[in-house]
Amino acid sequence: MKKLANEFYQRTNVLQIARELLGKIIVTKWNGITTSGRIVEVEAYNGIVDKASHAFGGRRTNRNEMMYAGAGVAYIYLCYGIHHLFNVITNSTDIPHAILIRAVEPILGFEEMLKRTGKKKLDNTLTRGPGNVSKALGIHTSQTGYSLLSKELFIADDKCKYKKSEIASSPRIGVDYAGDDALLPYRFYIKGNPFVSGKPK
DNA sequence: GAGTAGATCCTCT
DNA sequence: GAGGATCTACTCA
Repeated sequence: MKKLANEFYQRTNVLQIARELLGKIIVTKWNGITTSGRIVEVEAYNGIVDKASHAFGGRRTNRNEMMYAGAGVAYIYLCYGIHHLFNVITNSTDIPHAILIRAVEPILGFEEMLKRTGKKKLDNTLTRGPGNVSKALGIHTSQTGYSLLSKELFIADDKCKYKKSEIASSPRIGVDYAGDDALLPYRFYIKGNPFVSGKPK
């Protein structure tokens, strides 16, 4: 298993990076406790021209400052006052491309994830949906700006590759306010995977 | 099984 | 002061 290098994140095509993140493994090691999961669903946010992005029109605030920090950084943000959403920043400094991790398939640390989410048994709701992913992996807004090349938080490649025919795309979820951009097929997921949010098909 | 409303709090205007 | 890159539970059929 190999940690993804910064070159992976520095590329300019956020859609391609988003597709390639499918099947990769996200790992956290807080306080020596390891939890990890395979990424099965992502959404791309295409910088300042994307109405659904926090950085639309070049908006820059304290909250989204990390989106401009450059490739290979985590942007974590609180939504609806409850849910922590985990994003990967790509491209380069001052270009706020982001990829939202919407769902992972648990690999390591089931017990810890159950404890964090307050669930009693392992089922496919554990890491389904961005809010649950962050909860299960112990991701918190205080970790925004964290480097994805660090020891505690990184994304790894175990050579597992999904075939093109196993990857599907669709419009993004929960961005109806974004007008025409809400219809862009920037969401990518593994067909038939039980951890993918939305209706199974 | 499907559809709907409520939770809940930080951030920007 | 309003609204948001969501989830869950509860209703009704």
